[in-house]
Amino acid sequence: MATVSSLTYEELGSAAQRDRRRRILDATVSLASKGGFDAVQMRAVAELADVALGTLYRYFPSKIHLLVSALARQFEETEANLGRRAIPGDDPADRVTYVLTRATRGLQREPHLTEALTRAFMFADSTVAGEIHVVGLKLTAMLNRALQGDAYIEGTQPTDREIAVARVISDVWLAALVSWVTGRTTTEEVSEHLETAVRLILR
Amino acid sequence: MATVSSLTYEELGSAAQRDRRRRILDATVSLASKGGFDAVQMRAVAELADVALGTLYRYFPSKIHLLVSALARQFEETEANLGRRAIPGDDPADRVTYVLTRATRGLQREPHLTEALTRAFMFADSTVAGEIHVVGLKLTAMLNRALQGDAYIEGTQPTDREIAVARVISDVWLAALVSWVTGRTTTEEVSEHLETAVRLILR
DNA sequence: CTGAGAACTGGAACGTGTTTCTATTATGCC
DNA sequence: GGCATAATAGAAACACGTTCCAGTTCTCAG
Repeated sequence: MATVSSLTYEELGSAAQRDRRRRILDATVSLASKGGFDAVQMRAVAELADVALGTLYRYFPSKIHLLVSALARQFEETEANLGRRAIPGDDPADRVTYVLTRATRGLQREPHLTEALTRAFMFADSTVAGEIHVVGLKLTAMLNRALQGDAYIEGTQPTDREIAVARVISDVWLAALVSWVTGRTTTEEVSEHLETAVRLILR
Repeated sequence: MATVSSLTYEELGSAAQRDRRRRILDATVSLASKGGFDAVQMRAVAELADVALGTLYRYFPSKIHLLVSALARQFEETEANLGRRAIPGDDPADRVTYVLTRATRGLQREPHLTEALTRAFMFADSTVAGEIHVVGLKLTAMLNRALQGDAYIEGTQPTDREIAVARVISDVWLAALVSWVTGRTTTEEVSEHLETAVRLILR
């Protein structure tokens, strides 16, 4: 049976295996930060992570799985950082704009890394559904938290409207990211576009 | 000097060349319709179009350029079909929904083709900016026409708000397409999501 | 018609993602 | 400790996008 999903941190038995997984993702992020999508070459990742090519493929069944898994890990870190303090802003629009701006600036600080992760995300096919789903959850969780503001409590069910709003905003955000990553818009245009969209949707 | 953009129909001198270009795009669409992105193999396209591989690369400098150019041609056809009669619907929301639904259904009838074209579009980098721009223009033109309805006259300048609305909607549409193409949502969910988004944005 | 330059053909060759295979090493059970 | 099994290393091989090149055919100015 061909493997179709990446090995997650949790399902790896030994400490040595968890460490291999970590080294692989570290190597991926490191190479991606320097040279973007094209620089993440499977042989290079394997060498930098000090594992054999076959092992790399045992952990991540394709380059796309590898990059999307790296994206998921980055998101976890972002969420952990953002998760501690309250999101500033008096109404949902301000808070959402704040979160988007902050996240976007973070990404723009590492353009090559962002390019690599975004392209992988957009190129992913159905075999990567599991990994993609993880990313989607984190993203909508963040946006819901921004929408609800102080009223937010871990596990609160968002309303249908909030779900829809979060979905539309993340769509716009992704599209903006793609057009930035592919050199079709500048960082300023991305910020403007996001603000405009938020105003349009949240009045 | 390496070629960076596809040869357009207009800049091809002879009838033989225009015919080669047409054959290449026909072959591309034909292969994509059958097997999607992966089935569009450059050697296969060249053979089916009855040109040498080198010639194919003279016309389209990469597989992505080729597929995005095919997308542009498809859009022209759609626009030509849609362009004749008035768009039904009493308010902008209805008209936009109508256009989106119609376009989406068309795409869903050819899932493999749609998958190939969408993935190419999303994977394109800045060297494909020219071809992408063409597609973007057609898309926003269609949406603006839907927004303005009867008031639409060829060449009317849309308001800033209309531009922003068209942009957000096309973002959502693209994201919806991607998630459908990658098997993360069903056709029904795509329609629902689009309708929800339109309602949200156009009140 | 003729010659020069551009376009095209056919095919080899290269790079990188992916697969496969064998030998070696680590792990867990008795 | 000793064995069965799984995991890993190392390396070759394959697939397809892309590049390159030598020879041929087309185009068109003079």
